[in-house]
Amino acid sequence: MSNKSKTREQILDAAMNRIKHYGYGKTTMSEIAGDCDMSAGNIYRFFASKLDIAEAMARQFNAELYQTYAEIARGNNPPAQRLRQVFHHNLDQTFDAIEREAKILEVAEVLGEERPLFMNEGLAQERIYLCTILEDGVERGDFAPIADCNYTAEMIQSALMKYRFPQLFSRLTLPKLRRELNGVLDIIEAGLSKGIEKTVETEH
Amino acid sequence: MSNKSKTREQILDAAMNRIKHYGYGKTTMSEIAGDCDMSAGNIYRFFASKLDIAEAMARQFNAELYQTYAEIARGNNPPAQRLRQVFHHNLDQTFDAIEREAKILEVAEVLGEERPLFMNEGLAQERIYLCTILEDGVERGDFAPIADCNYTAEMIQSALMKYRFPQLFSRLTLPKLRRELNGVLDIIEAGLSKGIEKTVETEH
DNA sequence: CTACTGAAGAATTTATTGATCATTCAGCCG
DNA sequence: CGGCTGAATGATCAATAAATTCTTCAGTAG
Repeated sequence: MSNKSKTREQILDAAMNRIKHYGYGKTTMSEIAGDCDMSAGNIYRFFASKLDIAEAMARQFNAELYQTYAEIARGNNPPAQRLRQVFHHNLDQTFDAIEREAKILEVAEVLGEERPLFMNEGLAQERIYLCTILEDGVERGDFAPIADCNYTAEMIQSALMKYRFPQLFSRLTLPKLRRELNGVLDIIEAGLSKGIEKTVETEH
Repeated sequence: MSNKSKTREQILDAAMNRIKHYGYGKTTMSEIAGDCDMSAGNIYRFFASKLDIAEAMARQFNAELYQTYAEIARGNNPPAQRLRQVFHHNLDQTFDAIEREAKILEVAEVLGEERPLFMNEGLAQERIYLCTILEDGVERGDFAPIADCNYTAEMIQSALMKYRFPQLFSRLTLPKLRRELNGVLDIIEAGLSKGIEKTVETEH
């Protein structure tokens, strides 16, 4: 039934408008329902809970990101540059979104707390694009051979965690964040072109 | 006056015992004063505020870290390994401290919030040891020449931020954190030995 | 039967008030 | 006078009650 998903979108749209302006906590199910000329109870035929609305919101935001990632990944720029584009795009989009609608940060916080698995899901999705780029880089000879692309992508994500929700982990300005992100990427890029030797054992 | 610093230490000691057990918020100045057989007001002749007691606490914790850093930095291990040792030592010590006394995390949170400059100070101090190691690595030929050691150290710190207060940024277990830390360090190590080309300009 | 409402219950949030706390400082001892 | 106390003060916190809010579901309309 297409009507059902239409309503779902309407609810999501109304919720997003309110949440972006008033925040997740200050937006009630009744208000969202009122905007859609329906009862609060009816929303539950389309979303299992309020948290699921927040998740759907983030999912929509991510979908846009992924679309750009896909374009970047299959682009023709040198792989190292594509890697940079992915993370810069993430930083710019996230920073801008939070800058424009500060309340979005609350959604990120709530989801990080209550839906940690959803966050992992997003990282896993991002890794698919990173792997494409990494593999392409190895093929072209820009990067040294990589034993496990997904593992390497995970390590790159770990190293760049600070730039994922910038306003959550620091209070740096966007230019400073971009400068730092580039600096860390410089190291990663050099490491990838040199080839990573995996640690076998650690001692102190 | 040595008596003055003796009393200061006594206060700090009493405060640490209480804060480690009950947390920063649940420890009152009167209680600390009571432990030292003095009035709450008298504490202010030794510490300007309660926050300064927390800062002194962290300063003491850091002092121990720095001592080990110094030993590692001037050790004879290969520079890459010394780099690893510094960050593993930090991870282990911090994780253990928070594991043993969960309330220490609260102190880190409060200081991060209320005394961001103190945190920067600690990072700057750490960079001194990192620079020693980096310079030594360049001299030995293990690392490619580095234009600005302090900048490179800063980027390394940025990439490893996630492992600084492990329990604050993730819920991973120590083994998983160590594995990740090693993975990121593998990339950094490869990057340093290859040589980092600084980004001049960024485009999307 | 399907799509929805609105009342009801459980959980959470807010408001309010009283208590506790950090911090200051006038004044007291030795 | 230097070293300290303890009362005063404004800020923060805890407790509780009241109100809202999320969520469920029996029941209604079409």
